Amino acid sequence: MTELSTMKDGVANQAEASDRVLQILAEAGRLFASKGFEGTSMRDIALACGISKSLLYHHFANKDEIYARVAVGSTLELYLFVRDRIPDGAPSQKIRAFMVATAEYFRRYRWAWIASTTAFWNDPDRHRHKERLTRRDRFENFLRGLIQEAIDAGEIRKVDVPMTGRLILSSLNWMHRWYNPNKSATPEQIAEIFFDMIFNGLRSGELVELPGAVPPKEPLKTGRRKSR
Amino acid sequence: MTELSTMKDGVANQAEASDRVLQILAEAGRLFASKGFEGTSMRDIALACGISKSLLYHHFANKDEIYARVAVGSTLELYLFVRDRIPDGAPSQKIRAFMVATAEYFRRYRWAWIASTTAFWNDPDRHRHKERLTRRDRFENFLRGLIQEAIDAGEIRKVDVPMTGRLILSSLNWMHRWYNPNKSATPEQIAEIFFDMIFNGLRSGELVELPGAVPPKEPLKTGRRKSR
DNA sequence: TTTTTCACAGACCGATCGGTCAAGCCCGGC
DNA sequence: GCCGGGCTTGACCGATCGGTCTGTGAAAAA
Repeated sequence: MTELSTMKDGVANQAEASDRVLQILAEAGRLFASKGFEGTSMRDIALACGISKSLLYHHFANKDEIYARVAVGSTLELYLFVRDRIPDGAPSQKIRAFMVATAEYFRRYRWAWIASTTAFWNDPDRHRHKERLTRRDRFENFLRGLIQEAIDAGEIRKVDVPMTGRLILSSLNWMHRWYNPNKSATPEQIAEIFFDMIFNGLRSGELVELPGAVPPKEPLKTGRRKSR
Repeated sequence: MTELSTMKDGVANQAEASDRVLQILAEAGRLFASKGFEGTSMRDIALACGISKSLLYHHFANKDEIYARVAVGSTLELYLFVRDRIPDGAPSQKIRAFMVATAEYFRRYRWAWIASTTAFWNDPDRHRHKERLTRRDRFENFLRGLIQEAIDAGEIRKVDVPMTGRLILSSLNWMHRWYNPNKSATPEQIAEIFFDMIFNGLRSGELVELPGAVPPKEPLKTGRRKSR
């Protein structure tokens, strides 16, 4: 069984985590995502769980620890989740798989995702959450490795690797600001559209077919018009 | 004189705004950007300004109004700021100018930018800030118009316009999460790199030169390697 | 000179914050 | 029976929150 098999509700995966702890983490993640860290009180979390506030302190030392479990746990899983979904094959297709997998994670564990990408970034005391940051680094370095691989294979031009990674991650990280689950397109489909744009570029002209390049399937319609 | 000439510290521009009001807006914007809305208290703002807390309530009705002035003011200015910097010429070059101008705004009025793109997006009561949202819509619709123009001119392929706008704005909106003013590249240079990537795409192959397309200047170095 | 205006300060308010504590409840082992 | 320990509670704490109230001093208006 993988590290993911014990995952529950997209939040925690520690083997010893009880149902109550998982419930608290799930509700807290949802609240942090919708109201922010400072905007979510311990009373809010307790009310959402239908338990007393004191019980939160029985399971967690303080508010920071709840947030850390939501954010660190989710970021660790993000790396493993994505890594396990990268197929063998053409490097550019691995980048595409990376984007689709990240989008899938976003769709499935949306609250934990938003909580981990929203809060604390501007907190001057953010080094409390060092572990989460290094895990996020691992995730980003993994993408950079894929980009370098695609360059070495000659599938993409010799672009700046860190900047390319930032462009790709920006398109995914910003999605929670505008994504509407009620609309037709899934996050995975959106990720494929972004990959197509970033990989092929916007400018008109002949598209050069590469070994494992351009997604051959017709992407989908999200708005009024779509083509290639 | 333009609407921008009365702008001060990237925040407010009302003609009747006193120095003290501008000072409060500037300090509040900085604090909202660094600690978030909920994380910033009225006492914090007063302390940063070196005034009493009561004085804040002499100039503003409440905390929401201070935030609204920071965010709405800055978002209005963003649209005007960018619009005035779009040159006549090839549509794709207008998109490039749009990105560079947005990046310049980000560099110059960073606190107001972060405050306006950070807080309140997840607030269920966000409709308090309706005015800001419609102004942000105007800004985004402006970009979509430029994209449609480039499609009609045949400079870019028939991509999905809203999705293309989201990709472009994602790359710029996410910048405040990783941008380091101490590093060499300016936001404007970063915007040019992103435009180059998005416009030309990553994949290798011959680049087709268009009337006013690819920025001919060598972009710059931000990391270890860079080429095209 | 008297009056009005207004930027400003300090004391204060009820509400809520994160966090503590002592005590119950419940259930399996003796 | 009863005993021990983990799950759970409500009362309570000091601190801080957003916001109000009363006054003050100095400049402008009369």
